[in-house]
Amino acid sequence: MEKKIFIGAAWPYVNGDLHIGHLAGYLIPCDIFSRFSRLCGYETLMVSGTDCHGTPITLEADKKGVKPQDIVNEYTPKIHYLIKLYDISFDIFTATLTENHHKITQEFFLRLLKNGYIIKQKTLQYYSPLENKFLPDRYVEGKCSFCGAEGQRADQCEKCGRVLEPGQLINPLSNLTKKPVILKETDHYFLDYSKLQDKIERYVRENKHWKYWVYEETISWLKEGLKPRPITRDLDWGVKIPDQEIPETLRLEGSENKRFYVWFDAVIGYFSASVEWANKNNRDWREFWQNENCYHYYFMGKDNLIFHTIFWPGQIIGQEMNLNLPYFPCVNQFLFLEGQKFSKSRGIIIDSIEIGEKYGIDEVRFYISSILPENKDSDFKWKEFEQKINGELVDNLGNFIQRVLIFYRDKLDNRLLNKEIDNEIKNKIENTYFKVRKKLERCEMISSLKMIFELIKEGNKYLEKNEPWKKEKKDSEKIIFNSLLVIVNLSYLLNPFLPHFSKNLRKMINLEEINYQIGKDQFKINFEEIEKIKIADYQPLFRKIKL
RNA sequence: CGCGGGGUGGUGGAGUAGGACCACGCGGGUCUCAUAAGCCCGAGACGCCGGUGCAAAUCCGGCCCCCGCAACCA
Repeated sequence: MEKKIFIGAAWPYVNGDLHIGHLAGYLIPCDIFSRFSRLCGYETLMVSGTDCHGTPITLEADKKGVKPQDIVNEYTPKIHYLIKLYDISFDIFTATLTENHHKITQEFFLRLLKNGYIIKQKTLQYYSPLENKFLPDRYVEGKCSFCGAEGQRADQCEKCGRVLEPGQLINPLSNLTKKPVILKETDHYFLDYSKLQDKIERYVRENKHWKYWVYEETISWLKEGLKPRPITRDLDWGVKIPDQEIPETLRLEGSENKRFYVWFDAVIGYFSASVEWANKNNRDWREFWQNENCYHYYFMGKDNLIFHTIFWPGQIIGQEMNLNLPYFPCVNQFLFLEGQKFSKSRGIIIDSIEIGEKYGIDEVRFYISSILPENKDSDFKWKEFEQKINGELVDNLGNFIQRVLIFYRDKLDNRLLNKEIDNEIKNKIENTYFKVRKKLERCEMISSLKMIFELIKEGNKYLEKNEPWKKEKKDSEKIIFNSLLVIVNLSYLLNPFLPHFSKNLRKMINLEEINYQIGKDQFKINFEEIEKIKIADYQPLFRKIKL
């Protein structure tokens, strides 16, 4: 049976513009991986969408005095534009607002309920008598009962760092109305992870190929022991609880004012988006979700780690439907800007759309790819951005291509009679494919890119060593033939990283755009296309940038 | 002492006991097919303190710093 790849990229909240941290954290890595997978000939399904629920959205709405829906409407088009701009190869990019998603989330819940993984539990929550509703922790502030700091949020004191439980705030106020709030009992569903602990643990221990720190972090959570985790909260924005389908004795008190917790519904989006894709394309979601030859890759930032290595696998296992579990969670650390955390309020931010439009998509993709926070936090530096683009993209790659193509066109009249393969070059290209494939299978993007640039360097050395400009025509043809071999293969090797470059280069040398044909492995040395190379109008592929 | 991950030239990485390596950047030289590009040479580093070893970036102990779990946030 044919190997398939499923790719789930984290779902961005629609409560603000996306900055380059989002690009580095999951959008660019997942796109590199998806293009690589497609080049290898695997049928690939890549899904994501906007996460429209949760307190980040309602907070933003309350701050602006509008409805959550207005916030969603404001930011959704911008995110869609960004994805199109950077050519992120999603097969579907949907939203958690869809009817399909709400229905499937409810079905997930009902199956967990039926299978005995859901329990009801009462907890104490802050309640505003004035507004007649429960308030999430982030809406309540007061004095910390440990250190006495004023104006602290109900979940944690910033001053002393202590995590606060309900009731540990003195004189709690609603930060919407600034009126007092009280503690009141409230009824919620919990997903009882203690019942899933053994199965999750067995699953995790079978996956020692994860990044070391991802595996260790997950194991440390398991060692502490999993506890029931609330899946509903008192909020009027989100997926409703399907009361009609719940036996009366199991219903929640006041459930019409409760919604599923955003962590619970957001990850189900990976599945619901797949179903939506299947329906729209007349396909069967089981090909990707109930298929032992389908490997599931997920891309996210480290704050999402545990949701993808424990909570989401638990939700899947609890379905008891034999659904595919995550095979490789590609977790990235964080990207900083000149040593500081991104912060909208302090103006430490680079808007993904602005930088792409100003300096070029592949330019940004290239720099970000070379500094991805794969195993530890990394830093975006403007100076380095300029240096890397000018030094590597332009001087190394762009110039190599230009010196070969111009020579081929002007000195050899777009024709080669001597097509003798130089084994040294052939081996270097084959070796690069081999090593890059190994690396990309493990989502090691930085070192893959580095290896490809080593090949380009070899190309420049090859020209320097053989000096075609000093040779007789027959000899210089051989040198240029082998240099063109490098160039054609760069259009494949670099395709996952720099799709526009790959497309533009191929167009310029009279080759058709790469077609990701299912079942055909194109991630290997290609000799045939050199015959077809003709250069009419030469245009430099990269230009130096100046900040 | 809450738990987990991390700290190697200016920058980013490789290296789990025996010559500290690679890329970019920097300094110098050189070719001229090419986008003042290319190629060659050079300088420059193991967070701090202590321990074990013939020998420590690597093993052990203590400390400091950064990040996540857990703020506007991937």
